[in-house]
Amino acid sequence: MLNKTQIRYCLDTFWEMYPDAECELTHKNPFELLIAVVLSAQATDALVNKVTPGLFEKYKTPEDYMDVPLEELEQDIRRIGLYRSKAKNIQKLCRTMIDRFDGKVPETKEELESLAGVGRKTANVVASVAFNQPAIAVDTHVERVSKRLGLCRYKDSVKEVERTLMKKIPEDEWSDTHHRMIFFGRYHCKAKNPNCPDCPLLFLCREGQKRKRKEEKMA
DNA sequence: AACTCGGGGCA
DNA sequence: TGCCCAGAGTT
Repeated sequence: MLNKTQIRYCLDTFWEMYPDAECELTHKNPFELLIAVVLSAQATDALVNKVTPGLFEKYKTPEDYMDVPLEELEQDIRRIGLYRSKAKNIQKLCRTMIDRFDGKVPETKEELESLAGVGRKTANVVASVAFNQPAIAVDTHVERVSKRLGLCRYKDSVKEVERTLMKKIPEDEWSDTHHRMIFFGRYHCKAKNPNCPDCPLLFLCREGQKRKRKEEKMA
């Protein structure tokens, strides 16, 4: 695994590569953040960002989502993938918020995960960004990049990746790092054809070095 | 661990 | 066209 200096270099490089990394997390209040993150499952930010302004204009509280027929909510988020199950989840989640959490977004990871359509990743993002709780969200990009670079061990489970990153990255950088690693994973360190030749981190990347050696052998 | 859900993006 | 995808829930 990488040492402290190498990790620092990685974080700084992510920053240099993607200074303007922005995503759906620019939503202000916890409720909108929660809905946006739930919608973003298996969908791109761009798509979610197209829908949410109008959505948040119409639906401001959990009660608002409960007051319309399921079909109407489905229509309102129709452009996002999995919209049928997502619409159902949103109404279920609002029901739970009203019944068990006084109509508010719960603040702990455990309570968040108890909501319909909210898994570990969503719970972590909301807890961290909306409520400043110690959490780091590990999605497929973060996991892949972490393993390739050596920010964690290759055989780590998602939970272990999360724990390792929390240990190695300063808490006040969790959120930013998360975003930049996603950009890095999406556009550079791609699952299929990673752009190793143009990668500023190649010299310390375990996976990149391995690929390089393999190529040299072939040549 | 494998499977389902399902529209949009991209080659 | 056909493949992949910032996930969650069920079995």
